[in-house]
Amino acid sequence: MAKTGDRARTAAAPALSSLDFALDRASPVPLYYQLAQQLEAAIEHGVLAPGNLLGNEVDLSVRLGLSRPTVRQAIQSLVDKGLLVRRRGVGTQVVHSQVKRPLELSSLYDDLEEAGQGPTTQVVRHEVVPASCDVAAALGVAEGSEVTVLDRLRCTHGQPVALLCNYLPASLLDLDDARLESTGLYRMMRSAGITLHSARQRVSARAATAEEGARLDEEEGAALLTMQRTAYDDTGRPVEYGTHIYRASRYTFDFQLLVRP
Amino acid sequence: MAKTGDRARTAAAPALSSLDFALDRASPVPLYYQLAQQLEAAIEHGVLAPGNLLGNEVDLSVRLGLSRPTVRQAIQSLVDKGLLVRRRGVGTQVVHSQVKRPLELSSLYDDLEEAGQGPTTQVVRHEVVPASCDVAAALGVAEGSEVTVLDRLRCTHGQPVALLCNYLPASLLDLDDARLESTGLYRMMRSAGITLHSARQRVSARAATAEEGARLDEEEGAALLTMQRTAYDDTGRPVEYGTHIYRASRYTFDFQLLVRP
DNA sequence: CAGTGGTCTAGACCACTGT
DNA sequence: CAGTGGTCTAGACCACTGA
Repeated sequence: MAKTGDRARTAAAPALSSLDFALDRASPVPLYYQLAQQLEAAIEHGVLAPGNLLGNEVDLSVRLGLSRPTVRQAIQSLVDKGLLVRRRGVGTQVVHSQVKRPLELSSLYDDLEEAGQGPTTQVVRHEVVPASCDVAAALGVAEGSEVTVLDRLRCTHGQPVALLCNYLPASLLDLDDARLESTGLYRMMRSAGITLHSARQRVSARAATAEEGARLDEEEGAALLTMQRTAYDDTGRPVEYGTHIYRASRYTFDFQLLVRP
Repeated sequence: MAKTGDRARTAAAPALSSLDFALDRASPVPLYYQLAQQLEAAIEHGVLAPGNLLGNEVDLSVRLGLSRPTVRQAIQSLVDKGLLVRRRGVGTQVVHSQVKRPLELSSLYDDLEEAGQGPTTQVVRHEVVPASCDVAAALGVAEGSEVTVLDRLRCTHGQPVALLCNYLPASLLDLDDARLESTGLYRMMRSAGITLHSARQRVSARAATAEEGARLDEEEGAALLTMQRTAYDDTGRPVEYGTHIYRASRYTFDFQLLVRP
């Protein structure tokens, strides 16, 4: 096989062979990462056949002048992202369209990464108070110890969308209202050297109280989407606890799940 | 350093040195996986210090008679699960409690893996119909082509919890009501050779209609949690589209997010 | 400075798939 | 059967951390 003009190949595979990857060994960026980025870009731009094979790893490593483990590491990272699928005895394929974009762009992720980014956010309340029982439990601090409480109103297109109430250990961070409104809470934490590791979320729904209705421009009794979240440090220490209330008429959680093999 | 009785070490590290891992080279289970499982078990049972170091990779590989990449692969898989954290120049630590269990046990994951498992599920409707416009779009089939529609009522403790409405390409699968009620949809798909790869979800809320209220034993206008999901094959082909409605008073989505490094 | 994880190499054998 | 990915080895050098 693999004579000059094999039809089954030419239909889908020329993409990869004609692609040239620019690997810079002097760069501090790891080789496997450079390769992964360029493969991802090729997939994103549709240069790489969606659904068809991606040439075997050995050839690829020879062609690129890399070792096979390095190539595998690059491919594996894209498999983990859900962009590629490997089949033993068959090959590596690009996953069919549709499953590409929203992998990292779910609104949940947005909330984590760039809370307060796109839309406007207004700080309604910002003070240090003694921790109530449930807040203390969520943050893993003593009841009555100082915590920062933060109430924010988020709007898009001039319309209220959500009421965000957050608690943080007071010792953790200095918060500046102006930066909070422009930069967002998670960005501020990140630039303060706090690396987020995981978060626990609970999503439910309930009817709006009269006050919530007034603040969110909904009728009393309207359906609201609620979310409670506790976010953890990479040491497992809780760094934030929040209760968010969204107008169901103007907000949905969109996200993508990857099923572990 | 590392003299006989170093205090800083003895406080946390004896766990690992006294652990003996049983690696079976004859087993078809990969060595890295055997090691990962046993490390995970040690963490789960609290044998391994939460928050403290886990000895360096080189020593570990020598002690186990494995190569370092193999040991790294085991450790990496636990890092990906969020159980361990690596710090360059420092070491590998067990993440502090709290962030362990619910990683794979979120109710979202449950829904995916074992829909219809714990609680009882009753098939209310099960027929083949021509695809409506939105269903056809979600499943990537032609409008009017045959799809299986499935309405189920899920209960726990004798109380209704959710109305599940699902659509599948009719050609995909033979569904048996009895097995559906006992085994669950996703298990049936799996045993039919369909390997799930990813799913897209949209969660929101709205007020119950009179009919929904009657079926779910809620008042008309009560807040309901809604979820739409499209699940994809590992080729990216949509294999299921569903609309689920939950009683917010009896159901919440609980899940854990991991922040990619 | 010594110790750690992060990256990389150049091989090897095996298990599985499809023809 | 040939071709693929899956696993594994035994080294190497580097970048970073903390004392």
